[in-house]
Amino acid sequence: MWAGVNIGAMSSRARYHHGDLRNALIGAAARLAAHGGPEAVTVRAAAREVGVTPTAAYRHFSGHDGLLAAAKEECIGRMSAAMRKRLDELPDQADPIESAIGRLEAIGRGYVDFALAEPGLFKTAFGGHFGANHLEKEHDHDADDPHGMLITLIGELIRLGYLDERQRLGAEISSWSLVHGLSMLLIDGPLAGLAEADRSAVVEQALTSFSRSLRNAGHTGA
Amino acid sequence: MWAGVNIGAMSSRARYHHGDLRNALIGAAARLAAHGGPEAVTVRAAAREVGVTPTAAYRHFSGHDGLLAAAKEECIGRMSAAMRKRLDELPDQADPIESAIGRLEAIGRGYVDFALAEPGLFKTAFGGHFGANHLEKEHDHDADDPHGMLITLIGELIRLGYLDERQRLGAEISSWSLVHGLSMLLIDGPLAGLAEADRSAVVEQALTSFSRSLRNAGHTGA
DNA sequence: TGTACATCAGTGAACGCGCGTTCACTGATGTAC
DNA sequence: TGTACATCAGTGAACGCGCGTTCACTGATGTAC
Repeated sequence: MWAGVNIGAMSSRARYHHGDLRNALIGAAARLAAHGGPEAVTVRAAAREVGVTPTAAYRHFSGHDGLLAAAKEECIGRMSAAMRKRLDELPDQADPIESAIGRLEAIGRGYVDFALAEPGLFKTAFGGHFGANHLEKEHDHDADDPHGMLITLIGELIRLGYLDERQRLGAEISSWSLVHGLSMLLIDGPLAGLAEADRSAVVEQALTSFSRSLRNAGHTGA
Repeated sequence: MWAGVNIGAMSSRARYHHGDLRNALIGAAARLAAHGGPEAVTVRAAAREVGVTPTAAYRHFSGHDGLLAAAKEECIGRMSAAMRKRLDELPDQADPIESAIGRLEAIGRGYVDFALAEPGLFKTAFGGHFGANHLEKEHDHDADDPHGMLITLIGELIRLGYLDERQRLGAEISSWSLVHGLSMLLIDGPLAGLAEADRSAVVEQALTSFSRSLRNAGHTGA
């Protein structure tokens, strides 16, 4: 809803007093989240980072809740971009089913890799409270956030007849549970101390084992 | 290390000024954690709960860190007890491999069920930072905490020749990732709004699908 | 084109809050003789 | 058994901190005539 204000002004900085305070504050909030996670996102710290009075933030956000929500959205956006990049880098695949499974694996890898590369942003995006009940408003998803991508790909596997409609929820939840749990365990769980090489081996093993189980689910059809 | 002080004094309350302040504070911390999660565990709140001055807590804990660590240990203990109860309720099974798989499923169910029943305690136990690198000091585990139980059961499957030694780490991590991710998603994730019945259906589906994948892993032996 | 005015993004000071932690202390408990 | 003393679990007051939020304000920007 603020997009209209910024569209024509992005190039000419120093519009009004600051120019683009809202976005600057969101950027600062993301920087704070990158170190320190969601707890580090405070109105005062973000304002301090930008070089502005805390009060100024209240012109653009309802308060701490509003700022944190915007930061979360920003983090989800960056994560989505990283995952989408993985998808785009994927080589073409003739078989549509193999292609969909490969893409599913790729976003899983992207999910975990982003969590490992940017734990603070990851935890801000998906660490504690996720926000509203996503699965209930399934139709709202245009595949532009991590969960939307997942839903789209699983929907594709159903459309292709590889999975049964009744498997939908189970597949969605198992997939997300695995990559989310894996990320948490690797970030600051019992595996936090693992060496880089071991880490990626573990991720690889978990992901391929998962897509094998998906394959089996597809074939048995249960 | 304080056990010696309390052993003979549990029955006669009001020993010294309070009698059992350390344990009382841990209990209060757990109560605070039950509502509000780990963030709610503060020195002042715990002292307030017990009806004692904040300073008094410093006789028993190094400070906030010490109290939180003790609270976490308490939460892990309660979780372990709940999981162990599940294990004990399991009917006998002739086939040792089926038995081990059944037990693995049972602790998985116990893990998720505890998370759902006591989200605050669960998040305090395993929500953010888990503590030290558990998998590296594997031998320290006597199967008395959730992770130790998992390690023991997977070790048993290896001993029985059902899993290969090289699958150990992968199996441990996949298992824990799944139940941990599932718990998080159900607690305050996108599935938080799910009805009770749907919730347990989802848990059941994810767990049986997982143990099927374990079965397949065992048979292919890769 | 110039001036008067409305708008609104920012300032600066202040509030009350709960937190962790430290200080010198008090007074009950347990112990030595 | 009684008394003097050491121990030590607790008190009460205070500190400095960063937080979210509100207030009356200022001064630059954009607009109407």
